[in-house]
Amino acid sequence: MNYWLFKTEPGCFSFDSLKNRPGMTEPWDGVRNFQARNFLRDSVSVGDLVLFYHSNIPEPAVVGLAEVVRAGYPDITALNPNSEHFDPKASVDKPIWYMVDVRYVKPLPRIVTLENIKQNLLLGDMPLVKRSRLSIQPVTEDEWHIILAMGGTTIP
DNA sequence: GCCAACGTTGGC
DNA sequence: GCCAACGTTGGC
Repeated sequence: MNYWLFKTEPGCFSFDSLKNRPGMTEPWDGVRNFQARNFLRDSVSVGDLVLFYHSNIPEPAVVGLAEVVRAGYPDITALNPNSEHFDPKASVDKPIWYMVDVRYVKPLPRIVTLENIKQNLLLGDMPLVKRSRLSIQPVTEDEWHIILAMGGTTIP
C-alpha cells in the first residue's frame, strides 16, 4: 500500500467533478514527464491512497482524498493526432505514456494549503516543498497521517 | 502576467 | 555526451 500526491489544476479537473464518477482518468492522462510516468507505470497500485492537490490557483492546497482503482495502463491520448497530448513517438506497441484510474473517497474537512504544508517542519522533505513540479509524487506514511490530521480527519 | 526552476531537445 | 536554447510548470 502506497500513498501519493496527485496534482491537477481545478480548471482542468477539480476534486468536485470527481465526486459522481465511479472511476475516471481525465486529470492524469496527458502526464508527459518521465519521472511521473515511471510512478504511474511501475508503482501506483490498486488500493493506493491519493492526496488530491489543486495547483495553479491563488491558494494551492490538498483538498481531498482519492483511491486508485486501476493501475497503470497506456495513455491512448498519446496516439490520437487530434489530442493536445499527442506524442508522435508513441505507438500501440510502445505506448510511452501511462495513466491510472482513481475514485472519489472524501473531501478533507479543512483543506491543507501549500502554505500550511511549508510551515510544518515535518513535511519539509516533500517534493511539493522542494519546489518540484512533479505532478505524481510519493508520500510517506508519516506525511500522509500528518496531512490528514492537519485536514481535520484521521481516516480515509 | 511574471519569472524562477527545471525538464527536454538538438546541434556539435 | 555536453550544454545552450527552449518550453512548461506553478507559485506568487
